[in-house]
Amino acid sequence: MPIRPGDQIVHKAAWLYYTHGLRQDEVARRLEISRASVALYLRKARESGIVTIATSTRLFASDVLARRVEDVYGLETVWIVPDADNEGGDIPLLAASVFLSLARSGQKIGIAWGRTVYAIADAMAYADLQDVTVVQLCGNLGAPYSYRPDQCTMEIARRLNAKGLNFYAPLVLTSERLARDLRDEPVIREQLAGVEECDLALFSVGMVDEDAHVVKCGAMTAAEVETLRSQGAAGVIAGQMIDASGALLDCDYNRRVISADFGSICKIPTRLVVVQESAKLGPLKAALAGRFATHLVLTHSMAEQLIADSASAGATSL
Amino acid sequence: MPIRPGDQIVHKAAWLYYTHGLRQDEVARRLEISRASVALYLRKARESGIVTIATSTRLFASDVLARRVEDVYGLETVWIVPDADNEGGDIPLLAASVFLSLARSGQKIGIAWGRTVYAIADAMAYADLQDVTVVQLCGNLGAPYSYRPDQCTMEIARRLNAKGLNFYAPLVLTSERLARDLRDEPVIREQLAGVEECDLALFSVGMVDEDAHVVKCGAMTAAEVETLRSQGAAGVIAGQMIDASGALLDCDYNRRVISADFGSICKIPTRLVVVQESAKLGPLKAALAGRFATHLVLTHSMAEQLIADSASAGATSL
DNA sequence: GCGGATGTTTGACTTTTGTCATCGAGATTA
DNA sequence: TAATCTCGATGACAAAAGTCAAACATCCGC
Repeated sequence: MPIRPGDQIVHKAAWLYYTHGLRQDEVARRLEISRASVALYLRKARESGIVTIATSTRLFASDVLARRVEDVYGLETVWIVPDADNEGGDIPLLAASVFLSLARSGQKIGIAWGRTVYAIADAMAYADLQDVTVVQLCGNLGAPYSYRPDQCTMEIARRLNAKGLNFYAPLVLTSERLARDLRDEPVIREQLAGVEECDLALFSVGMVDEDAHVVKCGAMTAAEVETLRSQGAAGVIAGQMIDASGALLDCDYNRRVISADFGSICKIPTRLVVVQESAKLGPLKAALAGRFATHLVLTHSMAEQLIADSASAGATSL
Repeated sequence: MPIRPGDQIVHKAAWLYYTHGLRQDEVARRLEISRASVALYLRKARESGIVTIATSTRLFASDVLARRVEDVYGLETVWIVPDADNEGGDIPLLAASVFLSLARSGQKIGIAWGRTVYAIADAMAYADLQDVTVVQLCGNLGAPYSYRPDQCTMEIARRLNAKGLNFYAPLVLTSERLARDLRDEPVIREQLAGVEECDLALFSVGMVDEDAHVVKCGAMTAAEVETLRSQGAAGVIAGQMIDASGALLDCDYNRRVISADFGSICKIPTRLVVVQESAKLGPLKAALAGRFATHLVLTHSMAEQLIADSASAGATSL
């Protein structure tokens, strides 16, 4: 819903109602329209980001546990959602709020993809930002999902009133050689090079098992994933396999992937990682070891496990 | 209204209502309190900045005239209020919105004073910021007003959930010598030196006539002001007289003032100047000539005059 | 342990807001 | 030109939110 010229009246209604504090009928009288129209305009104003309503996320960051996770893993800010609330989809809601509070006009923002990222996009309020560019951090997969990478990017761009920059290359190719050639294509190379100019990135981590996206999309068989796992694959970041230390796994699969390289990603100053499922503890630890995150949103129980594990491991992750 | 520990429930109510989109009765049921309490908590949440509702100020910045003022006077952004609306106090409301959109957590913010600044403070919404310090840019005057410098500072600090740093020295002293000695006092010197660390400043410009604050407060007689004017005083910035070119006027009065020096003020990267009264055209032009502003809020008619004057003067102000 | 002062919470009532079927102006086609 | 379509605007009704006096709890000094 782009802001068209005729929307001046929407602006005015929003201004009078939200900033001046007039009632809808007063606004209606002032603008000489019916009150019903005022109500309609106000909804448009909220949905288009002319009016933004933000709830503080302090409550979730004020947990003592959050401070400890920040200290142990060297993160800037951690937000923790009580596990009970997570059933109600609080992780995506919180992540969306946090993301919006980190985003600024004029920025370039990188988005990866996955169920979590799409859920965040879906929960995100519309924001009043200018000159924002949203770029896709990795190649695309086929269409068995409603949350394809390009859709995540586009949906978030829409919510932020931003320009979405898609990436029309497959995530995984069948041969290493083809992947290399494609990465050398100017269009693709430029987009990949542009990743390090981002100010903010949003991504989650993936599991290495038969439920992984690459398997569901048919890019890999369950057996192949199992092999990768035995080779040390501990998680997936932007479509690429990492080992338990967070380093790019040296394997055939990774060489066939078209995605932002980890060096570029880690140059992005603010990197928000969001994890919903408790099962993703292993991948998350790998990601934290690789210092992929600067900001983190997760559940209480996962945070507890992170702390417990770091204590027993002697906090080697730092 | 500081956020006390018992306000967890306020946070939760705000979260469920504004972010989850539940109705008040649903929130009441979930938190096991009455709906009336929910309504009360929600108001508290809005008033304390736990929930922030911001209206886009694009409408006022989208004026073609605004672009021209920006170009001619080398300003970053200009916002223009139709003169008709200004009767309703739109200038302070808009200025407050703009100010909030420029303010960020962690910043140090400098505030001058005057009727306009106080009106802005009064119109300002409560914001959810952290680690903000609001400092007073100039010394204090006596108490005939409700808008003493320290009150402007404190009120804005309160709205921003920030720490207010007052400046307990008089604005004008009776002797140059005493002013010099006072400025050398460590407490005062430190505060003055701190001004250049500010990220954002808010001020207006003052007139040089018998209505000037210094006259009303008895720090100067109408005749003395008239003399200053004949010596070239064209406006007042943070309690100090400037000439038409925006330079500090070389006069006895200025040497008796305790206030942030212009070098420091102009080091602040974002300087929002707000002018309400059409009569202040002269002072405003002087301030713009001195490059005191980077952002400007004013009325349509004043903007027109600025453009008209710059055309006839050959835009020497740049 | 008891008045009293202060600050919260609530139920009942009023006002404000959201919604939706319907209307009607202007555009489009047969 | 009449018929049809589209889309924003409206009036009337239902739902939700705001308000306030009264009840209740809590703390303090005596």
